[in-house]
Order: sequence, then C-alpha cells, then structure tokens
Amino acid sequence: MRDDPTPRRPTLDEVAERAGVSRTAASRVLNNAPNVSRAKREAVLSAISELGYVPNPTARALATQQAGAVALIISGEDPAVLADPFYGQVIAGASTVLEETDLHLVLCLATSARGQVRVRQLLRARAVDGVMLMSLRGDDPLTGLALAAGVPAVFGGKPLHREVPYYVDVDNVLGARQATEHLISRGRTRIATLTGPLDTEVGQARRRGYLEAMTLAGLPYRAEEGGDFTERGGVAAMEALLARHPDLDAVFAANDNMAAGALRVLHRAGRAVPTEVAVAGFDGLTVSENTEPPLTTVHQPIRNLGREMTRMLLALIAGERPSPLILPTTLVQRDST
Amino acid sequence: MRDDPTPRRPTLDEVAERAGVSRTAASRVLNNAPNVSRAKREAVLSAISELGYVPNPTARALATQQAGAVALIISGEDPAVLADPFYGQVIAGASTVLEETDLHLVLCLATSARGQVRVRQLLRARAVDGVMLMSLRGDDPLTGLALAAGVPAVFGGKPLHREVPYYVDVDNVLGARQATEHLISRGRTRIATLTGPLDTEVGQARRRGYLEAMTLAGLPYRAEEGGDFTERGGVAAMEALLARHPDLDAVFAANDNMAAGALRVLHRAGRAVPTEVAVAGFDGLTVSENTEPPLTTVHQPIRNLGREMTRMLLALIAGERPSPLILPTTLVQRDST
DNA sequence: TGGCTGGATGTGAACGGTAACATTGTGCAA
DNA sequence: TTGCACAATGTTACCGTTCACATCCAGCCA
Repeated sequence: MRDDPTPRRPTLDEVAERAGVSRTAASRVLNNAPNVSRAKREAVLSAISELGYVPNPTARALATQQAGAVALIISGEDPAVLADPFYGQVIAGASTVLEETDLHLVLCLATSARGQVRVRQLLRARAVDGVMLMSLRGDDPLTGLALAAGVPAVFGGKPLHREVPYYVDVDNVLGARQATEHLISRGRTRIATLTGPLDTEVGQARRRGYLEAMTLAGLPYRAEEGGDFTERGGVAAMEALLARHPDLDAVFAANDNMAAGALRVLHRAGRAVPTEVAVAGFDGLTVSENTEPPLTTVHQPIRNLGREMTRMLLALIAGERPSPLILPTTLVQRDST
Repeated sequence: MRDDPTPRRPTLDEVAERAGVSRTAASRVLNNAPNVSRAKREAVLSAISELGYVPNPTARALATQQAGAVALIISGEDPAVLADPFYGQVIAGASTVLEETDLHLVLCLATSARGQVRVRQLLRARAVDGVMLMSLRGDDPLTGLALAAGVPAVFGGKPLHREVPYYVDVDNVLGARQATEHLISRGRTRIATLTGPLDTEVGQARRRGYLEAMTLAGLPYRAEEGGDFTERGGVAAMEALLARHPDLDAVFAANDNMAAGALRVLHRAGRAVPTEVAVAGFDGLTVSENTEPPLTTVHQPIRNLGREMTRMLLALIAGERPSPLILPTTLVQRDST
C-alpha cells in the first residue's frame, strides 16, 4: 500500500525534461503565463499529470518572497479564550474567504509568555503575508509589534487608545444603545449594566452605548459593575450589583455569557425575569438561546467579521488601502425582556 | 515611523561577513551546532543582534525539507461546525503543545467542496510536516487521502469502518455507559437515548455504551432517536422521542447540545426535570452549566485531546511509532438527574 | 533583401538557508 | 619525530522554484 520510504516527489526539472522543454517553459505553464506555444503547453500538462507533479510551495515561497499564508492572532490571558465560540465563528468566516485564494490560515494564540514570543518571531521573520489580530487589550504590546513589523495587519475591533489604520469592528456603541433603548421602551427606568473589561475598546464602547441611551432618555439612574465577559464573572458582578442596587428593574449585560450568569443570580435571588427584572445581552451566540428564559440580545455578525477582516487583509496585501469597516448589529428579541 | 518600503532584511551572508566568518559558521551558531570556537560564536551573535537578523523560515524550510508547520483539519458539512466550542478547546490544547516547538498550526476547514480540494493540495504538496484530522464521517474521503499522502497523520476520534494506525480518542463507550448507569442508579428504568449521527464512530460508540448499560442492568426498555449533535437536532429528536415513547423516565443525550434541546422540549411539554424525567448529556462544555436545570454530563477532556493528538503527531514526526490513546471521561453530576 | 518587431524559448542567476565534504591546525601517543 | 584523531573552519553543492535577460526565428514592411 505505502510506497517506498522516500518516493522523492518529481520536480519541475523532471517535468520539463519529460515534456522536452526547458524548466522555464514548464514554470510558465504552471503559472499560466503567456508566451508558451500550444504544443509545449500540452506536452507540459501531460507530463505533469503523468508524473503526478505537484509544485513545492516552499520553493515557490522562497522564489516569490511570499509566504502563502496569513495569520490569525488571538491575544488573551488564557488559552481558554478559545472556549468562547466567538472565535470559532471568526475563524469560520476567515476560512471561507481564504478558501477562494491560495493562502493558508495559521492560527496563533498569544495567550502565554511563550505564545507572545512566538508571535513576535512570526512577525519579525515575516513568516506570513499578513496578520489579523483580535481581542487586544489597551496596552497589548502586540498592537505596536504588528504595526512596527511592517507586515499588512488588520485589527478585529479597534484597539483602545491607539489609532490603527485598518480594522473591522462591530458597532458596539449603537448596539448597546439599541439594547438599552429596548429596555427603556419596555418601561424600565432603573437599568443597570454589567460592563466588559474597561481596558478593551469593546468594553468601553458598550458601556458608552448604555450611557448614551440613558442620557438621551433623560433617565438619571446609573448602576454598573465590571465583568470579564465570562459567565463566572457575570455571576459575581450581578451579585454585587444586586447587593448595591436592589431596586434595579433591568440589566444590560455587555455580552451573553455575563447575561447568562446574571440570569442565574436573579433566579436564585427570586427575581422573576422578565417581570421583575428584564435582561438583555450582547453577541447573539447560541448561549443566548439556551438560557432560561431565552435571552434578548444584540446580535453581531461574527462570521461576517471574520470574512470582512480577511477581505480587508487581502486588499491590503494586494496593495490597496481599504477603509476601516463598521458592521451593523441587530436586536434579537426573546423572552428575557 | 514606518521604514523604507523595502528595508530588505539582512541575510545570513551579511551576518557572516560582518562577523568575519563563513556563512556556515554563522549557520552553526544559529542552530547551536558544535565545532564553533567561543570567539567566533560571540562575533556571530553580536553581528546578529547589531543587524537585527532573523532567519528566513522559508529558506530554512526549503533547505531542511521541513515545512515547520502542522495542520489541523476539521471536516464537516458546514463551516458552522466551528461554532461548537469543542474545537476551540482542541485548538487551545494543540496550541499549548506546539508553543513549545517551532512548529506553526495551520487550520483547514474541509467543510466545502473547495475546502476539500485545498486540503488535498495541502497534503499532496506536503505543505505541512504532519496533520491532525477531526470529526470524519465514516465514508470521508479525507481519511484515505491522509493515509495515502504518506504524511504523518493523527486522527482525533477513531474513524468509523477504517483502521488507522494513530489516533487519540475519548472512551465514548465507557462514558456513555457511566452516564446510563448513573441514570439507572437513580432508579430510572425507562431510559431513552438521543444518539449522535450514526455514521460517525462517536455516535455509534455512545449508543453502544447506552445499550451495554441497559443490557447489563437487565433493562429491556429501548427507545432512541437520531440527532446531529446540534441543539436544533436535539429539539426535533426529543419531540419525536416523546411522541413515540411518552412513558420514558430518563434520557441520555449523546452530547450536551442535544441535551439542552431536549431540556427545552421537556420543559415545554410540562415534564419536570429531574423529578419526572432525568437527563444526562455528554461533553462537559459550558453549555451544560447554563441549562435549566444545570446538566449532569460526561465530561471529556477536550483540551487534553488536542494536547495528546499533538504530542502523538510530534512523536510520529520524530520517527517514533506511538500507540493509539484512549482518554478517560468523568461523570459530572448536576441537577438534571 | 535587409531591418525591425515581437512571440517563443532557454540560460543562468537569484531566493536564503543547510550540510556533506575537504582542509587546516593542534595535542598526544607511539 | 611521525602519525593520527579530532576540533575548527571554509568550500561548494543543493533544496525547487521564479524571473530578468539573451537568443532565436518568423513575418512584415520598405
């Protein structure tokens, strides 16, 4: 079944020899470049299929000075960030776009010291033709590294405190405002918020959206507690919130995970949802369908985020100068409000 | 800020020249090979840091005939499979192991026709030093392709109807048996199961575990419905199950997603969980914590799965012949049973 | 018929490393 | 002192492509 230990794959030279042409001619056929006679082209083509020739991507990469791959770099404290299905969606989106090209996707987790080092090497060695970076904290050194590396870089989500030329983001402010306004339209006035980490742009933006809505509606009530986008964090934050603001009648959680945690706390505390307390989340992941009751949430087009980041990166690699992109969100109304 | 358009990174030749040694000597220092005098080594080292030299991975790959990367290939009908946090965990596990090596992780979704073609190319072109394959259906052509490609390949989960030399799997049969026996120990006798797709080994194995437990306990009751590991599928299957076997007093769902769906159906149908119907799942993902009530489930060490697959692949690449590995599962008891 | 144009073709030099092999120099046993 | 093993070092081929450039040749116009 298995061939000899080292079948030594055919090279372009062998193809050329078999077809009775020069290596260059064969190369031309491969990259269907002009200036090859019909006869030679066919000779090469059949030599290729007879020999089962497959071009060596490494050699090609060396000659063309292009890696043939782009990286998706995910930063974070802990490899567990990937447990969030969010990234799966981003990856899926990126993949569908890359599928149409001849670029591969290399995945880098910069979640440990060692991981950071590897990313740095990746960038410095120009091992990829471009990078997409996600979930960077405000002070993440990766932002600077990526920009300094001079390799095409697209950011998923605007980094905090830093201007970057190319990014795709979701309209977090507007989405949060929508959610809060929805709660207001339900007659709630004492609306609290569980914020995300405030050293991220997402965390800040969603909080801002909440504040905008409250201000615009002329509601003076303010109550917030910081979370970390995990359900566990949501539980802790909701407990604190409830202790300090027992009069709240609605909660806008900055993501679904925290909202799920909040629901459980409210449930334990005997607060009926949505009658006594209404809850809205943000993300629109499947978590939000599984909660009790199903969660009203702001759906963000995550798959699209991945797709658009990739498209932007491809444009960048192609030498264009794409504009930053902000994707819209939509409110999904379920039973928690 | 940004340097010249093409700063042209320094090459090993330039390092060597600056250090006053031959390129070979410089190369030796780089790979800290023996037979380099202390003086030269230091000269090279300082030349490297003065020039900011970073070796070119592509050139190295061409010379060593090693790609410097391994691929994780995820098969499936739909890019949406990645929405399952399962894969995030596998990826995280794989990453932590790869971090310690100088191999990169390239991620391939073989979820579309185009994706399949790309994977085929990847394998044929030997663009990676090894591959890990996941979630292959029984008749997945990828299995054969990977084996035929002659590239080190590790399977995550034993493919159905096919002997493969290297795989890491979870003890699905035992886990399912544990779950079912747990239900039995709770005094249930009319236990039904929501199976996974029966054209996968996982689906088959978990069903087998259920049957084993029932048989061993001398319980004649049999009721099953097929699902597809999604929550939506779980809902449909549970509805059918309830219609055909209204007398059931417990359900073993082959994964948490389906269990979550089942819980919702039971809730709607007014069957109290766990008093009237007990429910157990499989996976131990966060979904299982968020259900109402929290789900008793068989926890499988997914992160470990990723880690062990990667370790096995590394061993394989190093020329060893590792044995297949079966990872244990643990029952996590919550409120649904 | 000679010069010119332009497509087809091949030559040879990159691309940036690694490694087999040859060469030199040194200390030590015979 | 000769011979030898062995560390240090350099020479050179090689990995498998792409591509700039030179060459050749046919066709066309003056």
